[in-house]
Amino acid sequence: MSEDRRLDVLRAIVEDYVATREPVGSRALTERHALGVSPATIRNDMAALEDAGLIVQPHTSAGRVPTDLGYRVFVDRLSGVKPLSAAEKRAIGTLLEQAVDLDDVLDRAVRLLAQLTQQVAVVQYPSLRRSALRHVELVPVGARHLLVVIITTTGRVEQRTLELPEDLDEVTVGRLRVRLNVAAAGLRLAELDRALEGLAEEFAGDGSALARAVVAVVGETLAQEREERVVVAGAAHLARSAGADFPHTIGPVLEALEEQVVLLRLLSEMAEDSAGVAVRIGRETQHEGLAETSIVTSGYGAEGGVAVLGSVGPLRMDYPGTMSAVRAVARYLTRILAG
Amino acid sequence: MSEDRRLDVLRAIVEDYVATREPVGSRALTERHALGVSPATIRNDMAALEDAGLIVQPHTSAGRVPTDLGYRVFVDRLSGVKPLSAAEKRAIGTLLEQAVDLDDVLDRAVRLLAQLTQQVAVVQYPSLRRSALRHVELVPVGARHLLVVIITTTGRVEQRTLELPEDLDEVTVGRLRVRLNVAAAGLRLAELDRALEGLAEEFAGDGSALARAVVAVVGETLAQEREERVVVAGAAHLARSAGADFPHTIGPVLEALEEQVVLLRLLSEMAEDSAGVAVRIGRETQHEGLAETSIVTSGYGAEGGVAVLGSVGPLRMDYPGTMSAVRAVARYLTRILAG
DNA sequence: ATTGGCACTCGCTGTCCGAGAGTGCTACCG
DNA sequence: CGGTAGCACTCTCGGACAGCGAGTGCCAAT
Repeated sequence: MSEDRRLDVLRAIVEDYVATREPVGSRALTERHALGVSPATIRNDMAALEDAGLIVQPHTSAGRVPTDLGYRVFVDRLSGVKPLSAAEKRAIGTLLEQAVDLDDVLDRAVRLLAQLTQQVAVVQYPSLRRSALRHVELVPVGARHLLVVIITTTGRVEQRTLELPEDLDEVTVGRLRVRLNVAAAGLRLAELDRALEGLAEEFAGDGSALARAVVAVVGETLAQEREERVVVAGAAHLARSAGADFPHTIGPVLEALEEQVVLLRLLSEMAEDSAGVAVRIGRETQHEGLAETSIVTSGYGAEGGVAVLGSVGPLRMDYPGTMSAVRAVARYLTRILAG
Repeated sequence: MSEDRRLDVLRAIVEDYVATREPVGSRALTERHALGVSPATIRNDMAALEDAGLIVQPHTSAGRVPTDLGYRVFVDRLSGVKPLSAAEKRAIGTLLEQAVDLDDVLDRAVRLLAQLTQQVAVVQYPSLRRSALRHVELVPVGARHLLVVIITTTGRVEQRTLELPEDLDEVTVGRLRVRLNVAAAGLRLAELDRALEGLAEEFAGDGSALARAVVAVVGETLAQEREERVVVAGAAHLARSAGADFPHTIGPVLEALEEQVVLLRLLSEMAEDSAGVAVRIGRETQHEGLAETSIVTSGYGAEGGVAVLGSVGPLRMDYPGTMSAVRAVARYLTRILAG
């Protein structure tokens, strides 16, 4: 029994099932794919594939359906890449270039990806941890409030309001602003802590308290996990495949997508899986609500890995198409952010 | 035939239908509500209500179900207010007070409202148009880029990057910063255009071009409709009532909720409907995708109307409960933002 | 190793029927 | 004249049942 043909059969099953959404039988396979053998032979191969845990029958005497493992093998060994058309590529480029700021770029990117894949798209904000500091601005607001604005090289702007015990001294604020920027400009946030360590001591009296407070708030900001936000688009696409692809309801899926913590964990795990495009299939997501979905991600951003973006869809998704769309959007996004 | 009792019957029908999700018949009504008359009498009243277009039967010989109009009458004339418990109120207050900045407040508020109503919550960002300017900060970034940060009294921070034809002159930037803030601080954005009109002429040569560019970018920023963002939470709650409350799929609803433009139009229309809590029922939303939903909104923010927040749910929703939750969150949010 | 044949399993669809809920109508009562 | 009781009628829903068709596994033959 030819090992090669058996994999061909698996590929054919996955492709047909993705296309038709119906369990595929031996006869249908021989008709739609030029395998050069009879249905009976296919049946033997199918039995072997089933023993290997790559396909199952939903019930006796129905066709076969790929298992999570089946999709895994398909993705790892069988799927080619489906290149985007030149027109699509051009559309991606021009759409993203029109963005006016970081929020806008990511918003456009996530909608675009949702549109391309006809699935739910997610885009993580470039991580504070890995990006470098460009500028810290201190803006007095009233006598006792200081707005701290932190600007990163990725164009991200974070803000925190400080409430102070004493009235502000404009001169000290000015000195602190200069001093901070000299000490910290261009540093990645991980290196920042050390650079700012002794800074507070340079200021006398009132200034010292102020400096300490500001340094603390910068530190807190970069330490806060919640700042790693994710934007989501295309949830409506889930509804289309609701009855068919999701046994019960899409509720758990929507819940998981709204729970930033879950998404962030998953995305950062996947960032480590692979340098290029990573795929998690079904239970590989390690999350109950996403057990019936697959997710395709890619890192993007300067120096190849500042953040992650991806597309979430049913187990039965067009993997090659999704993978190429994700990769394309990630590349364009990287280019835009670098420019 | 007593008009009063007829309305009592309508109220009973709405309440039972909301509770049970099943068409309600004359017998069930007499059993669950002390109406003091027999089922036969109820039937006569029901016939009258049906003639008036307030209720319908899904099919001959099923119970009655309220129409959009029926809900409308219920909301306008029959529903009391269901006050929140003291514990709930306290929870709202403390949750919102822990927020660190505007984004965080709104994020917490929208999740909270979704939680309280078990529906989809939407919160509009305070509108730039109606809020006042607190500060404009100019931050040179490299030799030819200027980051313009616009801070409003609502705590919102907008950013724009300007690309300049010539190298920056630090001194001019400093003067412009001071001049801008003197001219514009405390003004609502609508009044801003006039105040900044002649400002560019005060600067000579290079400075004039720079000033013009900055003024232009401030103007553009406030003119851009897209800045009126909406955050949404609780989409998963839709899935729960999917099969039951929405005839086909929840797809169109999700689409409408993702389409900022649609939501914004609706929210701003509703802001004008009423000073307090406004309700749109079914087709009153004037949007096909939301034809099977109702939305309850309230304005919030300083000076009673800076922005709008609300809750979207099935036609068959708990109107009194939703209305009080929306009102409560709006009030607390107003208080937090003022402080 | 492959194939054709064959008996078998099982889900799906359509039909039929009885039960139950609810109505509208009409005649009757205070 | 409003309220009530009784009654015949309608229509949905659920279960039972049968026939169909797709698909399988196995076996003997090539």
